Amino acid sequence: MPELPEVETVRAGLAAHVLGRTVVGVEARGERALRRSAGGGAELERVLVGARPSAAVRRGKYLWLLLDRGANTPEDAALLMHLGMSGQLLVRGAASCDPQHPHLRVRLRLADGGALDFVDQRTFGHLGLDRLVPAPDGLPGGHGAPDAMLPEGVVHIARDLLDPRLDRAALARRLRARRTGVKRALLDQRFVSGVGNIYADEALWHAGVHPERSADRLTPTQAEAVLGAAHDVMVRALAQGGTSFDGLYVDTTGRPGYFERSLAVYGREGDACLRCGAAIVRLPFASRSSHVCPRCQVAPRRRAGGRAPR
DNA sequence: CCATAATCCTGTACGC
DNA sequence: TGCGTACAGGATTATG
Repeated sequence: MPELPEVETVRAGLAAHVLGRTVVGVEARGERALRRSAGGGAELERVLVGARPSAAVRRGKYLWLLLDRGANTPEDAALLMHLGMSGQLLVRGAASCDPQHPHLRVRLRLADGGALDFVDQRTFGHLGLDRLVPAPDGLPGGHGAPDAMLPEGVVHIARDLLDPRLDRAALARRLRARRTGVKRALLDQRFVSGVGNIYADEALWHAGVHPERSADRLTPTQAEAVLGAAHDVMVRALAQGGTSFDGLYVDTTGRPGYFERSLAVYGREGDACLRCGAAIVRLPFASRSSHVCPRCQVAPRRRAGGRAPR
């Protein structure tokens, strides 16, 4: 499942292979992948044909292409993309443009006969035109951003842990002010973006913190350890091209990532903890799962007394 | 403010 | 072998 390291790998692939290449056609199979695209398929085609991507930008799990539409057309729109659970962006050469792929949703044909394909099995991903608006904090919007503009659909997404403009110490203080479980906070893209179920579980194991621990009961050291561990594990995953846990994630050339072999808890239910040898357990969490070492990550006792009376 | 559930999907894995 | 069911998950929305 694409989280920050996987999406960043894709962003780098787009930056390397798509920038400057003119779009000559848009082919959409159905409207579902375009459900968040302003104006639908017709408008997408109108704006994209003749345009050249000029930058590939990412914030959290969102990525977008800025569009160069010529000197007389302002850059007021971006092509915003989210991979969802199974989305892939594949750069095709002229010789490898297989139009029969069962999960091909959108193809952008490029001037030299190649294409950028959006392929998505489970259809939670989407792409489409989105208006660019000034970033509320006035700072460059994300990784690869040339200016302080953001797609409207990204304004509510927090900066991510690999963003040099993120103040991690301040974020740790805010984490300790939240009255929720620490894993819920990590997964809240309005609080910090880019972390999904895999890296949340990995980060909490590295930090030795149970996912249900109340964020406001973390010590300052623990709060910083959790965010530091999330940062570090995503950096290491990025160096391996990300995690291809279920085989659905590949980069723009179709290659999987190799971080799965470095996962400490995710998908390792029943296996020995790499630190203490105890069996990893899987716990229900928000209609999915958390993976923890029951010895390294001590479960919190239930908070006594409930909410304080007013 | 916070939590839960439902919603969108499809391939895979399982029990019977 | 086949058939039904559960599960995987991110973001959004509705509801409590």
